[in-house]
Order: sequence, then structure tokens, then C-alpha cells
Amino acid sequence: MSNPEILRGLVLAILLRMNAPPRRIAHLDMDAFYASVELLRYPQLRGLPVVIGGARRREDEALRLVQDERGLAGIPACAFPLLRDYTGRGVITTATYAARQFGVGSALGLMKAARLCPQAILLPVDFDEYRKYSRLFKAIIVEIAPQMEDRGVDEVYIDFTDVPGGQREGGRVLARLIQRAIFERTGLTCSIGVAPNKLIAKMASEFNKPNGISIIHEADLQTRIWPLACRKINGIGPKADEKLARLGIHTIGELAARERAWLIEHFGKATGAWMHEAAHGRDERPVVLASEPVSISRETTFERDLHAVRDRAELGAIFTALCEKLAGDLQRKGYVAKTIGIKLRYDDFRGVTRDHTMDRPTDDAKAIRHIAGLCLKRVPLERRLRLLGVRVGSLQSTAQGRESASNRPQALTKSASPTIDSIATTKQLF
DNA sequence: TCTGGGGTCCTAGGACCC
DNA sequence: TCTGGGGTCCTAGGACCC
Repeated sequence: MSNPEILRGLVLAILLRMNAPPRRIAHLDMDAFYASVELLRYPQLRGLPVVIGGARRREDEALRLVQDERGLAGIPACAFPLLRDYTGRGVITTATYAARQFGVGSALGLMKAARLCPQAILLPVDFDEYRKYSRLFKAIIVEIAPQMEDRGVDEVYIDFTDVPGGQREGGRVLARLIQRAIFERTGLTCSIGVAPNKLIAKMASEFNKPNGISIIHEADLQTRIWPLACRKINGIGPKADEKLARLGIHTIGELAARERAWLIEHFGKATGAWMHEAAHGRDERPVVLASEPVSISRETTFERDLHAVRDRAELGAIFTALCEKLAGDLQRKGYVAKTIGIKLRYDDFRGVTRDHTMDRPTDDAKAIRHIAGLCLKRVPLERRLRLLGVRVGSLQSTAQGRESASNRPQALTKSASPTIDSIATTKQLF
């Protein structure tokens, strides 16, 4: 492309931008999603502390215990015992708000949670059911506002900018409409933040949980965002937060007060510059309507730690089953993979990975099992194992998968025409 | 009695090619 | 005979997110 053409494109983009409405990006987060779906099924549990976690079924006993303790009739036989009777591995995936009062929540070990809230009712996870509701609420959103980015089972970004009515009251009117439509058609509540970009919208959706709406404008940065902990920035995790704390930085405002060069000095070129932008509320990332998967994996934590030699048969069977599931995933989704790898976790929780890239891609369970087996041989196997996983990458789409590549609702296959933002944005933050 | 399962992106060194 | 520099791919690990 010649220079005049680039220049013309730039000028055009700038002119278009001057006339464009301000960017309004929404982040929508379903409230206690898994737990709320379970409460739809078992309304008897409403108001009681319930946790959903990775655990195994003990059906008859569960029913009896729940009835004895609570006098609750009709709790289905899939309900687990009360948390205090639970023994075994696993963590909480979601907890109802009634359970959160006791300080239990996502990622907390079940045994630890049992001490905090022994009377909580424990339910097994049912991903098929959650996926069903996930598709449903996303389809409802897309009918109203088609520019939606899928961020997992219970979260999306929505570009309100060019949706009719999307600018009214800074996005509040449209947010309310979506919230109501989802509630009326699913019985589920969600929280929505609307802001000039994804970064701020994501933080804003947390402000009024549950069932809340928060509208943030550029001018609110200092009053609403700067007092928050750095950890509230999506992308600053425990490690970065700890390092910031060591440097005497606790709030986003304190982060914003540091020079860009100083941040780069301490966190590297990319991360330092990004932190500086984020602290000033700047984020030009577009809402991405569809994307291809990069990798697919299956893993499992054993009920008890297994030894490669002493538990060889058991381990082998699990390994083969993982490869078969993975091959099934590939075939169902319509991909073949060139890279195959394994992941394992020892009893001391340290983990290792090994992978191998082939000349030709495959989706065959036996081929995957063979390569994964070679990877496993390259790893020390003296310690007992806690977890084993199989992963494929370097994916290529086959002609047509039986399940479409993306999980987008049918109504929205209509592709995104390039937006002003994608024209004007020369570099992305992430 | 620790700590699930499924992902993405980044970094960094080495191989290999031009 | 000494030693360049860029680009891409592969592998391992780690941070982070839902």
C-alpha cells in the first residue's frame, strides 16, 4: 500500500471518529451463575447456603441427610450431603449469596469450606445444564445488541455504541432492557457495567452486584476507579499485585501516579506500558465477535495420588480415556491438531508439561495416545501423581465440524463489518 | 484436610533458515 | 575464518482468567 493511501485512510478514520458517538462498552456478568441455575431447579434451596463443587455422587445418603437435617421435602437425589459430612478433594465452583455470608466462595477447598459453613448443602456441578442457560442468555442479548463478545460461560462484553438507544443515559436504558429480558426469559439475574471501554466496563459490572447496573464515564475515573485496589484491574493477578504492594502501590490511583518509564523499569516494556495505560483508564481493545480455539485439553485430578509403576493399570486406563475424550472433542468441533502434549501434577503440587509437534495433524485417539505416551516417558515419574492432562494445539479446521466452530447463536452468524474502532485502532493493548 | 478444569497470552532459549 | 542479524518454529514454564 502506498503512503498517500495510508494517509487517506487515516484522515478518513479520524474524520469518521469525530462524528462517531462515544464508545459505550458493556460488561455483563451473570450473578452466581451455577448456583442460580441450581436454584431454578431446586427452589426449595432458596435462601439456604448452597455450594456447588467438584465432588462425586452419594445419592441416597444425600437425600436422607438433607431431609433429616432440614425437613426439606423433594430435594432430588443428586444433592450431596451437608458440607460438614464431606470428605475428599475438590474446590467450590460457586456458592449462593446465602453461603457467601460465611466466607465461602469460588476456589476455596471443600474441606476448608466445611469448617466455615458446615451446614451448607453441597451440589455436584452440572456443566450441561449451565451451558444450556449460557446459550440461552447469550441468544437473548444478541437479539437486542448483536455486537457481543463471548468471555466464557457466564460473561460477555457488548458494544452498545451503535445499537439504537445504546447511548441513552450513558447506556443505562439498554442495560436495563437486557437485564429485564434475561430475567423474564430465564429467571436469572445479572450485573452490567457500561463504560467507554472493556477495562472499565469489567470493573463497573462488579460495583452493584447482584442485579446491578453501573454507568461510568471518562470523567468518573478519579472518583470511581482510582480508589480501587490494583488487583481490580483485569490482568493484574496475585503475583503482580504482590510486587506492586512491595513497591508501595496499592490503589489504581497510586499506580497512575507513577511515571510510565518507572513502571517499564520495574515490570518490563510491555507490562509496564500496559499498566500505565490501564491505570489511566485507557483501553482500545475492540469487542471481538468470534474467534478460533488455540488449544483443547482434558485433565483430571485423581481421587487419590497414583504412582506410575504401582498404579500402572489404573493410570493407563485414565490416560487412554482422556485421549479418547480429547479425540472426540476434536472430531465434534471439527479440528485436527499438530501438537500433542501432556501435563501432570505431582503430589507436592509441582507441575510439568511436555509436548511434541508432528508433521501431519490428527484427530485420532490412538495416534494421540501414542504421542502423549512418548511425552510421558520424557518426564520423571518417581513421585506420585495427583493430576494428568492431555492437550492438543496447532489446530487446523477440518472441512466442517458437526458442531460449528464458535458457540455463537445462529441469529448472529452475520459477520462483523469493520467498525470505526477497528479502523482507527492501530495497536491493541493486549 | 490444601489447592478443579478449561482456556489465553507471554517469555525465553535453541534450532534452523536465509 | 570468525562470527552478522533477522525471522520463524518449537518447547517449557508461568501468569492470569472464567
